[in-house]
Amino acid sequence: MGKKRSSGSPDDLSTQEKIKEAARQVFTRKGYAATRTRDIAEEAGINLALLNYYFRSKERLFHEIMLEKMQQLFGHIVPVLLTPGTTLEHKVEQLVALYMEMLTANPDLPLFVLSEIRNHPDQFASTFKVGDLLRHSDFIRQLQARRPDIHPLHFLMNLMSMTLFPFIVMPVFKAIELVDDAHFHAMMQERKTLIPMWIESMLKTR
Amino acid sequence: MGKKRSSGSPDDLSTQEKIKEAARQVFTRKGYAATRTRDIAEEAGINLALLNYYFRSKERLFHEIMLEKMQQLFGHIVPVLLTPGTTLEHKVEQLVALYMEMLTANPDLPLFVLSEIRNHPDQFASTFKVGDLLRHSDFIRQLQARRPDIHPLHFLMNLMSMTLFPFIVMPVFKAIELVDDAHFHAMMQERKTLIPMWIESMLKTR
DNA sequence: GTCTATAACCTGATAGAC
DNA sequence: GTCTATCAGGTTATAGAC
Repeated sequence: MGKKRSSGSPDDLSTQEKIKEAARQVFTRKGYAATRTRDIAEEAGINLALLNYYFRSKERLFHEIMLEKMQQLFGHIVPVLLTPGTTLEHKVEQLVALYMEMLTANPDLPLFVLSEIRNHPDQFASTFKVGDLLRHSDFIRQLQARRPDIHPLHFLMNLMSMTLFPFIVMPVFKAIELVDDAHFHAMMQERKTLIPMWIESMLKTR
Repeated sequence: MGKKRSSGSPDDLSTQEKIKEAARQVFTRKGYAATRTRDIAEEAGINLALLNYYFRSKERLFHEIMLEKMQQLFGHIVPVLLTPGTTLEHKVEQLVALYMEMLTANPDLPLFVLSEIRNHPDQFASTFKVGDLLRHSDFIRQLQARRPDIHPLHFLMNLMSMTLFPFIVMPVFKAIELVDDAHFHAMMQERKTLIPMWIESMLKTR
């Protein structure tokens, strides 16, 4: 029985996993360019050289984390949109609830992923070629059936906007003292039921 | 008559202004941390030393650009929200039209400003303390009159979300080949009239 | 596997000639 | 004002001892 892989206890992770966890935190907090490998090593409680021993370079480590985070932010959306046999309303409710829960636990995930995708344009371009998959999804079909007069992407955009954007703009709202943390979380809880209601009302408006 | 300040002709800007313009482009495209002063100098067609001659450091130059960009992104919103004597609908239409026009010309403005505010938390925190100003604005009062049961910030959040977020997520949508440039611009044009309609329908939904 | 020490490189900023 | 050359400091990555 080696000293690694005792996957339950709090501080007893393998060194590799300690580094990854530190990288997750530092990268998402400061972004790739502003992160120094020393920060990650310090946060992980290990030496700098170990980082290069396990992962060959800063960029490779970042790449691993980035794929994880993209999966975390976008991975859950596709299965829901593709699921046949559920109503449009149900899909919307499920997506909003899913995102609100995940974003409350990871508030800076969207800003991190979206800005890093912009900063490394082609590096992550073809990672998920889900364009066609989405275009022929059950969700899009249902939207088109309800509103043939409006491009279905508008509604998907609205759903994502109203759900994700608050977490992106939150730093500003807090900076100008428009909300505090408690206030913000309360609002996000309210939005879990409000957003599906609003989407529904948009679909009805003629 | 010195050789500077002939403010009309295309390439005849003062050196200082050439550097600022280059900084605007490079900073907004790559962010503060990923930008090298050499990039800016090259983009401006001047020498690196000149950058430090006119602006004392990378950080000071960035600070100037950042204030400009924050003003550009948020400065227009407050006057509209405060204006008395116009209907709620009119304010919404005006805001959406204003943003759509400005963002079409500067698509990467929102992602830049929002991520840099996060990266420099306190540096730009107290720059615009418009929290109180907003809370007592005509706009908020009108929202409260229409829907005393829902916090007015929800509607402001929705307005900003549906307007700004598409420009933030656009790089992703293009990467997964869900839209191309032409398609995206067409959608944004449609949203100029759709968003006010949707906001109106949200206000009516009970 | 983990550490210390250091190499190799890059970046912001300045000195000094013109 | 503008340039070339260079410094000082910091950063990634590796060599080599344990």
